[in-house]
Amino acid sequence: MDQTQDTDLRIAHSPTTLRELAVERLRHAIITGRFNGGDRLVERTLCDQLGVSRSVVREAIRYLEAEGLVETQPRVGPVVARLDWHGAQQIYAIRRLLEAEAAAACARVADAALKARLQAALAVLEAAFHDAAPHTLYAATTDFYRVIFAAAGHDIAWEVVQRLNGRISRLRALTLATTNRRISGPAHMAAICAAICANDPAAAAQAVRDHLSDAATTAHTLLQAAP
Amino acid sequence: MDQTQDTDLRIAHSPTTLRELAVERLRHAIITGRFNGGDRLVERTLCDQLGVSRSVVREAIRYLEAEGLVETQPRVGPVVARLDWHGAQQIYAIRRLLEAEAAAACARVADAALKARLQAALAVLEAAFHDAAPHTLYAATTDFYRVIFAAAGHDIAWEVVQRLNGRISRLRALTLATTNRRISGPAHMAAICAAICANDPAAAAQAVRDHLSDAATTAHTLLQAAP
DNA sequence: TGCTCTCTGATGGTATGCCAACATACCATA
DNA sequence: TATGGTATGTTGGCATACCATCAGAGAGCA
Repeated sequence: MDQTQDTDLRIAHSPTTLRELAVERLRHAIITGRFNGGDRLVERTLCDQLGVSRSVVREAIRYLEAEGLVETQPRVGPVVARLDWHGAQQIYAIRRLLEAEAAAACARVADAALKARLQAALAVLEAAFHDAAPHTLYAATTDFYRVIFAAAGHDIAWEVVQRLNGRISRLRALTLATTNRRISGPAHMAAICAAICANDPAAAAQAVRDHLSDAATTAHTLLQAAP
Repeated sequence: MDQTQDTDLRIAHSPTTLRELAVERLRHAIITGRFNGGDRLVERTLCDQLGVSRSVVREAIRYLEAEGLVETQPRVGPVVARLDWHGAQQIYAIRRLLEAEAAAACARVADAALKARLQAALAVLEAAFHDAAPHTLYAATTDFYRVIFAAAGHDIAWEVVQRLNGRISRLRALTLATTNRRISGPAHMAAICAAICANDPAAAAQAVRDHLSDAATTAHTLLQAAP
């Protein structure tokens, strides 16, 4: 075979399997609210929608099931997991613990380079707060925290938080869109950033706790309004 | 229709699927160390060993993959995840946070019935400490904490802790077997129980932190000795 | 002898087929 | 008309078939 005809010498191997793509798509569809809690995930329908076979769909569903995004009910099949306030509250509490700890650890080790990255992330975040697209804000918030967790070296905690966030994604989208969150949100983030840049672990942890308490409160009111 | 009869008449279906059984078996095999970190999980071999088809095995592997017990390497296939000290340390840190919080919450709400259950669990635990079988001790420790998390209403945190415990299961088995842990372990547990029974959240949280710091230290020395 | 090339077995990825359980609609009969 | 039986469709659980890829063995040649 003459490889020189290729666009590049590098073999365009895409080691991404259909399964991984299916997991991504389904997860995205769930956390963006395209599927609602309680919706059945009929395998053959998903096969048509995704254009893959049932094996792929089923394995993807197993993965999401272990992630907590999907529940498989006996004799019914896979269903999008629904979240009540009790669960959401717990998730906010866990995030409070993990994110406060990460912020504190980050503040302890923050050097100039990290502070620059954090401030850059904050700038993106503040721009996103003024932007209208909710998805941008969501991504920017995630990126901001990603920097913090990465700097703290808490990758497993980040993994846990990410997974939990998937479960309350709709709530997050709602809270991020709320007006007073759009006002207090940047202030909280700036406080977190400032505390880390001042290498003040206690203040950083407290700022994170404030942020999440606020988010949880907003989520609660929203969930009460529209269960 | 007479609804009052429903609970009695309802047929107790046990819709245990082969997949669930396979997940159980594989998880057990991994956390008990029958498969070691880095071992390949050849699908067809597992089919023979479990007596099921590849569909079942693969879906079970997907589930365990999302749990973090198995990693799928490109062009290699599923491999038992291995854990380094960095990861183990993080897991102990997360457990410290979540378990301390749960113990504190438990201490806040503990009533007589709960205290009785907790003391019963502690008694089993202390018996297990003198017993030789490591598996008994493992289960008793789990049960003790289960009571705490259940009482605190932290079921999602429990889920997180359980999952993380799966990853460090071999370490846990090692630490539980260590001599000085067999001595200090019951003392820690008794302290936790006492603090909860005294409805002293701060003391309960501190006792848990002591317990886990001790466990982490033991794990560290063991991991250094035999990586 | 050593190197390269090819072939083949092993193995994961994907698709498809079969079956049982359940729900629904339709029909027959008292 | 009400009721019970039956046919049919839907759907998930499970098994199997096929294919691409990769590693290693073995043949052939310098």
